[in-house]
Amino acid sequence: MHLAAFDEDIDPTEKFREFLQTKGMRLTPEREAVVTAVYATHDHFDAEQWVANLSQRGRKDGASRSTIYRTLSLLVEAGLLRRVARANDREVYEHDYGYPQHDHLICSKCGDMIEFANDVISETLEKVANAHGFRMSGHRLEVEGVCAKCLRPPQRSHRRLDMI
Amino acid sequence: MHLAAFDEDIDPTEKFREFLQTKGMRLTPEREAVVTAVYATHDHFDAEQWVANLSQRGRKDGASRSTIYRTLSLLVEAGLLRRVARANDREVYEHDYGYPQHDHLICSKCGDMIEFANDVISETLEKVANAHGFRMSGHRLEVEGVCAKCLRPPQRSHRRLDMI
DNA sequence: GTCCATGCAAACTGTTTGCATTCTT
DNA sequence: AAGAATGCAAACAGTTTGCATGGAC
Repeated sequence: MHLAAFDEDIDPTEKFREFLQTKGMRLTPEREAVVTAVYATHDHFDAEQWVANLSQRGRKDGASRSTIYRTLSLLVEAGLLRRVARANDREVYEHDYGYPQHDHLICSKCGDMIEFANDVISETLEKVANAHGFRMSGHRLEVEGVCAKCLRPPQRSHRRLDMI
Repeated sequence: MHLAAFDEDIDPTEKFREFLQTKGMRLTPEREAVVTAVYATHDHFDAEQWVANLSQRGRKDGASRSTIYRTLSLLVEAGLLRRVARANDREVYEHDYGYPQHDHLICSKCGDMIEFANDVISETLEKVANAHGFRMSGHRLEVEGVCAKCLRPPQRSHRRLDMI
């Protein structure tokens, strides 16, 4: 258990390096730029957001569009990121390392994503999966509706749909 | 309550016609071809499936790609169809009229979608939404994993990923 | 020298849209 | 004649890929 606990504590970049090693790949400066950027804040994001940001930084500090996409997929494989939902036709990512499993209420007005964790749901899913002889590896639950902020109508909402 | 009960019983085409009327639109032969095709069996499907099928039928019996896409969106608006998931980058639809709310186990090997209904989940979601002052209008729950059939390995699976 | 990784531009895919034409009323 | 609907082809957006170049060991 000590090892497991420790394993949970090493930082994402290190975890990524380990993952890459097992596949005979290297943690290049570009890849590192992506992990660092993405893990700088615990926010939902999509690929293009980081393309806009990272692709104009100088070399060794940023990465090109293709590298970003390729790296995000690797990070998902590595268990560091999770594809949670889709907003505006874009895949939305979030941290999947050191954070408890949770789902999202997605406001169809402002696009805000509200996280919530609920054990009943995961337990129920386990049961349902078992009952069907299905080996569950994960799930994606998007609850659509309108958030509290947007329900108070007069004041216009400050967030726009395309801001995720 | 009588009206409601009756309303549940009229056939999808009629329901669609009513919906269109409220928007000043007509139930054209093309639109009818789409509803009929789509409601012929209670199966999951994607747009391209029907494009392949309907776009080569003679006029008045089929419809073009654009009309199909446009009609599917109308059917969703009308509450006749639901976008349930995404498989192979395609939006997957299913009937949303006369069928109880349910969710899906999606096999990542063969692509099979197993429906299941579970009250606990919907009740829990209600509670969670309320707790956040969120007005829920629906949800999308995709459970990923491997189905029972694909877990028995030796016999190769008969369904392919790209068959939905 | 070999293998991995990058960036660019082109390709791909599902879906949407502009537009000229046709149908309905 | 006005409005709505169609089909075609082009546009679109996000993502993926082929390929020539560059870097690490």
